[in-house]
Amino acid sequence: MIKITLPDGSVREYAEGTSSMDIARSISEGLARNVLAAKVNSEIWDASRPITSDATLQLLTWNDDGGKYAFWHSSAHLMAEALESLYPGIKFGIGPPVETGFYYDVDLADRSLSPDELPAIEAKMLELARQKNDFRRRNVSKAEAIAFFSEKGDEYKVELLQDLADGDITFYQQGQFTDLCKGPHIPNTEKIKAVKLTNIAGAYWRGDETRKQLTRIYGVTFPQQKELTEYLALLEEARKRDHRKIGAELELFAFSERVGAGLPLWLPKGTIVRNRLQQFLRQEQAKRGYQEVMTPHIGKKELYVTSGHYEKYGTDSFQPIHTPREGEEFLLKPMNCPHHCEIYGHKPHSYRDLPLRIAEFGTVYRYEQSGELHGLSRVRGFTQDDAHIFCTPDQVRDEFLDVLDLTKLVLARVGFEKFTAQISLRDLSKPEKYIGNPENWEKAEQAIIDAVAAAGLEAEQVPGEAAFYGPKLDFMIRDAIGRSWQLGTIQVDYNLPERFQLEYIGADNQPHRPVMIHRAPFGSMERFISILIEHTAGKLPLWLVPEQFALLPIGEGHIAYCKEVLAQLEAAGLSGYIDDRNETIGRKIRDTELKKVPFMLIAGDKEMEESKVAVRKQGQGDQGALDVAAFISMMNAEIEKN
RNA sequence: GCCGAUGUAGCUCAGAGGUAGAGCACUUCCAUGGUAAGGAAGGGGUCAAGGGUUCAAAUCCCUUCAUUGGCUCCA
Repeated sequence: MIKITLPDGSVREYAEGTSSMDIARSISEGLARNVLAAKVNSEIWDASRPITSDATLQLLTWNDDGGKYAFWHSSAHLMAEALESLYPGIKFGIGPPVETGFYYDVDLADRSLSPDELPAIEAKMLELARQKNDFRRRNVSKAEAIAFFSEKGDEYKVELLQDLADGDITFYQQGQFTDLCKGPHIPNTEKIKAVKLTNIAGAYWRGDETRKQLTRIYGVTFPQQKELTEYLALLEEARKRDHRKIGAELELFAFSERVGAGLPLWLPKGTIVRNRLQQFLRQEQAKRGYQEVMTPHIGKKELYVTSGHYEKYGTDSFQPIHTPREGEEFLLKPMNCPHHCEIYGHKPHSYRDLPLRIAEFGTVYRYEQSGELHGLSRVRGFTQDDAHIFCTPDQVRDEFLDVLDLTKLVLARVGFEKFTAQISLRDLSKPEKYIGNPENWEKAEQAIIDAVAAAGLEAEQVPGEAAFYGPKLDFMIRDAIGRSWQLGTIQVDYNLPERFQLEYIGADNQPHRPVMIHRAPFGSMERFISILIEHTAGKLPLWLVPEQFALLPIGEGHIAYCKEVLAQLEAAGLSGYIDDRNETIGRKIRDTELKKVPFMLIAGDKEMEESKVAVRKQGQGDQGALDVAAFISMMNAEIEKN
């Protein structure tokens, strides 16, 4: 007998070789029906795999990530089976689950796959799923595995096998399809009830662009049709919220082929939004002792050689600007830090000057690869809400905590209540990716970890995500439809102060090296606004929206009255406009609704006589008449509430 | 940068070798209106750019640019 410890702490005894599925069945049939996989001790196993010694057991269903992964991983195999049946001779790369769904990389030889063919593959998958085939695991020797795939002609699998140790190799088979796979898988194909193949893309074999490009087919599956329907509705909602579409409709920003790819043009309304965000942050920074500076958009090449950026990015970025003077070269600034280091260095500093907090809405230019550009979220010219704090090693913790506090305030103010943090550390196996000495890295990483702990913030540590000059704390926000985005960042840097030989004179009258904290709560104005648009579906918070109200005169005779009201509202600091077009009131309302202007103020004879406006709220209809002063205080209260 | 797709009026799109179309938007006129589209007339296009094939190219071919789904990348 073996002892199985369940998540509630209870211990049950079962015969040796009992499977998780058997255990589930002993608890209830309903549970057994929902079990997709099981966490045995700390590993995720097939639910059908026999357990041979005492273990802790957690049964995994669709509601567990591990359950979903097994489900999607199995779906990848099911898709492979369908592909093999429809396109005999096709070769397989890898087919893992991903965050939402799965993919399989396949080599179709000479043929190409068009999106029109996906429905036939989906249908085949469902047909195969209904055969109710078990996923069967078996151990094979390396020689046997290589022989199997050599004979089949799957050279990619053979290549994968070269790197695997004999004894660790398992095959999974369902129906007619056998794959090299360590699992785990769901018990049977019948659980897969709804299938959608979402996308076809190219992907290099093993992510290496010198290797052959395979066709990657993405899909997602569900245990119930209803869940697929909901998923498709979510995709549709995301499409409707696309900031590229809303940004054009609301006339916030535009692009021009002639100006160049990835170089956004901020239109008047977008500029208002951006300026309001900046004004808000400026005020908060002023309260916290930041000093604003301005630096040029270019700098001599040597500046970036000193900082290390030239060596790291020089050839892949905008190339140097030449001048009439022989040998003189300038670079568009890809970041503000080197300029700020020079500001620090322009005069000697005492420890009494520190911390020195230098802030700039600094526009930078980076030659992002053409395939990377995306609306406002990935561009080649953008403005960071950048600041650099130069401080003594003793001050790092308090400064870091203050920045954390500021970041939380900023996120809350614009309505991002849900966020998580990620501590981005270096990849110890790839030291060539980073500059600076290991002791400084150790100090910087520890400083972040300590400050995060002191703030009581939960943060996941992710190796390999650090910047080349230092570790980061990155903020990830969750938007209104559940998507995650990386926003602001805080970095502790011991390296640039060294490269720029920055110093301060300590209380001991000796020179010391300051520590530099880089931070940007918004990240970049462009990316931040793109996320804000998608989060709010274009209905920006009242304090940010460029047009807070529209005055809609019913007839020509009411325009003069509207002008009086407009003057009063503008005097009260509100912004809006009069729709004096020669149109019916119904038409004006419709157009204003579509422009997502939060308040419509309708004025006709009745309102004019009573010195009122009829208030209509976007999306919510008629709110009744108010006099102008009452409307102003209501608006101020709404703005204040935020 | 790589693989695939796309580019026709301000917007959404039709047209697939024989000289450019619709709806909305815009302009003008009529209608002076009460909570999501009043009516009529009109203007608007080197069919992304360049080259080629052809008697003839928006349409077929090539190159470039841009957009886009992925991959890789993100100081």
